[in-house]
Amino acid sequence: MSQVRTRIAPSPTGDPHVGTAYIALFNKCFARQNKGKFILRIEDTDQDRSNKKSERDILNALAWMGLDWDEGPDRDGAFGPYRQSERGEIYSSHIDLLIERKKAFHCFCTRERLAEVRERQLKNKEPIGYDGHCLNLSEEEISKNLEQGLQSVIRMVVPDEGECRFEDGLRGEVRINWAQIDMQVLVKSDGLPTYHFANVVDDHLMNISHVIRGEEWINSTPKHVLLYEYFGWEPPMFFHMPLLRNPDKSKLSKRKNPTSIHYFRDAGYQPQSILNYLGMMGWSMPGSREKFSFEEMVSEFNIRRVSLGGPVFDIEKLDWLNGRYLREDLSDHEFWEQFTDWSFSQNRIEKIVPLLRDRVEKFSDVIPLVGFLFGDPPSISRESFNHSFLSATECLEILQLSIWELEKIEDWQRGLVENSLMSLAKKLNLKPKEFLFPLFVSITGKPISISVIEALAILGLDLCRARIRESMAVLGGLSKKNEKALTKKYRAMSE
RNA sequence: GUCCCCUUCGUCUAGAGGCCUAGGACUCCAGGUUUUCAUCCUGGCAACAGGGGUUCGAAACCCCUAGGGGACGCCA
Repeated sequence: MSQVRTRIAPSPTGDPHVGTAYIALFNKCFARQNKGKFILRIEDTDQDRSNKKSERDILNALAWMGLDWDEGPDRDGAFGPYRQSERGEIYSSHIDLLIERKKAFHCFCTRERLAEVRERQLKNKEPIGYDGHCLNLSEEEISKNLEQGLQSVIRMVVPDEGECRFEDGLRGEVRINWAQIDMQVLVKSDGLPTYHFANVVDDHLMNISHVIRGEEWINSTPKHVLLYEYFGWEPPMFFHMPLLRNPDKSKLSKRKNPTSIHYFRDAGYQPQSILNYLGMMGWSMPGSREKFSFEEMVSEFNIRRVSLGGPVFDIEKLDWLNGRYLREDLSDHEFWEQFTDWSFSQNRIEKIVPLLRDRVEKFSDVIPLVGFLFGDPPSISRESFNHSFLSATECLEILQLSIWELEKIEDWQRGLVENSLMSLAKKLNLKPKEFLFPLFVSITGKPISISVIEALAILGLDLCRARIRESMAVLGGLSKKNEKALTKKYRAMSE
């Protein structure tokens, strides 16, 4: 077999997700095991959502986890560029080829028309998808429309009968009827390719031999297989990994759980233990050994032994594993060194000291005052939220609204945190003192402490969100109905 | 709704037709070590989704049902 090449292809549209690290781990492991290469490609074809900060964060987070790559935007191999936004000419020459071969066509349908079609299909219980309206436009019509500057996209031609069969390396043959497959947009009206198109072109051009990705892609694999066929290319082997799950078994999501790698970093986990833990999701070391390094995983790995039930991401077990790393792998010296790097970095200390100096009379007052910045706050109960007039429900609402508001901050800084919360307080017609009460309890564990705005700024969104969520759970959580009402209220407030 | 995928203790998993009275780990409980706690050690609770086949023999293979998840975007 020619060289094994695998890739991780994150989209820089948000926080670095543990699911990305999970898939990256298996790709890198498989590549290493086969003496191949592991490539990182940035899929930034969504102009609205992609951003440089997210790209930087994802790259840093993967590197922090030990999941560094052989080729990528910052590490050129022979197959660059590794950022899809820099590969425009490649996509346009390839789409021309498909149009020439009549495997792709211009589509001038308006969004309104597409919405109508969808509605009709939904009502008639037909499969949902493009109805082929522009499939047979004449050359003249097309060039006329293009000259007039009508908005258009390019879609792929898909057979309307028969079935697509492809091999999944973990499941065996998968069959999907072509009737289920939509005439996917390949090039958007902004001229950029969609995932389905760019992904196939790039995987081929980058010589990717094995595509190891999440199960969510199974249903669109026929589109990809078809594109390989249209181009006359040999498709790679496909392996669809099970999806990481929330405790309620739904796909792991930040709405319900910490999913950002930043959270785990900020909460003081060891990157090796997270990596080890992810390696236990869907796979197990022969001999049922649970603590193992990446290198050990590489030497024992067998992708055929991946189990397919979606694994629940169980933080309790991660905690146990991480504890073992701390106890077993670090000398006292290393432990202290790493702990202080994590908690007492120069940058952090400079922010903290001014906050506490005026409030202490002796050094022994320091830890009780700001201990919550270095670890979990004192445990809180329902009673912790007793207030002269704010009810538990009101506290819950304030907390939820605060999360939503804080999540909108792109660049986490003190001033922005303050503005966002103070304007929220104003909209709620609450004095800052009242509004901040539940936040004080959630974040610091006490109704009175150093400035909670400062604390939020220092702790970062991920840790704060986790604490606020925990408090909400202590308070019994928002009912579905309340949450819905609150969502509505929030939307109205934001306008 | 349509299609696809999945299904072993609460959770992560072992299991390639007889080694299964189903093993390990987390959690929880009990006991031991320890001045306390934690660690550590010992023990315990706890699962093959259900029903049909195939087979001398099924957790494993096939079918049906149920349950869960995912996809159905000019997001990836």
